[in-house]
Amino acid sequence: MAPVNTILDRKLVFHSLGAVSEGLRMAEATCQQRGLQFTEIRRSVLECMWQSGQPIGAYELLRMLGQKFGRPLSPPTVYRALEFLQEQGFVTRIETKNAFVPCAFPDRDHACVFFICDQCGNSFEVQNAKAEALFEEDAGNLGFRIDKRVIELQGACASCLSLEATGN
Amino acid sequence: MAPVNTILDRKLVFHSLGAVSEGLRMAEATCQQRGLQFTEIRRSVLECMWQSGQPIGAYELLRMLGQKFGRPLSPPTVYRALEFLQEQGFVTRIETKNAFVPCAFPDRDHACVFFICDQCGNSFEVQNAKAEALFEEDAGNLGFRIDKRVIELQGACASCLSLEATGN
DNA sequence: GCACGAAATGTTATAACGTTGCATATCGAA
DNA sequence: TTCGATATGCAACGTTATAACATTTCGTGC
Repeated sequence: MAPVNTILDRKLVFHSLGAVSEGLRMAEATCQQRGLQFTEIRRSVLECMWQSGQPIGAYELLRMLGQKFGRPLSPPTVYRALEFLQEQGFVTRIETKNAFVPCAFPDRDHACVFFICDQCGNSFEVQNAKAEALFEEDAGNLGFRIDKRVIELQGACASCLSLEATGN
Repeated sequence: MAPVNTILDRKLVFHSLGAVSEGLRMAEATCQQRGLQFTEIRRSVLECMWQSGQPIGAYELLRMLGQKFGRPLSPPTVYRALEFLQEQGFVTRIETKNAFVPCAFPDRDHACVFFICDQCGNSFEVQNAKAEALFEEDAGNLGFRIDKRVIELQGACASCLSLEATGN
């Protein structure tokens, strides 16, 4: 492991199961504060995402919710909930997977870097202020105004690499 | 405009019309060198993409090629050509648009940053070695091996911003 | 409580994007 | 020219996402 100071200016979060209830509480509190409805569907969608621990597709959410509610839901229902959760910063879309993850940094402006393991499917979310600054510099040179950043780095995570090394 | 030295370590390319024939020549030469077939379909797909000047979807390519060939082509035909062109580094997929652009840096390992204007649709491709180094550092700390980078920055380009400023 | 507008959800259909599987044709080298 | 490898044709299907409109629920002022 690298020395601690190299990651001092970054926070790092693994989408672990332990974060489920905390993530939900946070979202609920934020909605209340903003005067928005944290409805059962929205809550359930977010809950499924935290429980999944991996990027999860809209149609898989649809199936899970169908089970949970005991009746079939339709795509617009799920997509509307996802749209709301994204607007509020509770959820981020993983473009390279057509899938969604609960956001570990809802406070910040979604300038996160995602490391996505192609083998196990896990995603790791990192904030990297220096990279943001570099992109802003490029943007300045181009006269470009950045509204949204999508940074997805695909490859193999530490645990999959070590499994590979020990002979699969 | 910012001082030149801030972009010294980067190349910058606008997907301009003038680059069409050069892009095609380069692809053809590279295929010959690699012993690969630069067939009419592959060539036509790449040509459409260079001519478009913007990220272009597979089904729009399909329509354009249908016109050009005077008969309808099927989705697999286009997707197979796109797959080939991506493998050879002539084309990059823009994940946030489900679209494709001809690659301005086919020699490098696709570690490009795309600035994509939401208003006019144009895309700008930039190489930023420093950002790459930062991500590699993060990856090192995570024990992660990066195989593929997707970096797409959405917003408003200089010309659209200036149009906006002068009263739409 | 109730009336009313705003917000959320239900429902149906369809658009947009991408893949599978197998048949046929073309290329390139022995 | 024969044969394997590569490329294309083609039909059907799978997946992801949205449009359009009806209905229900929520929150507020009376």
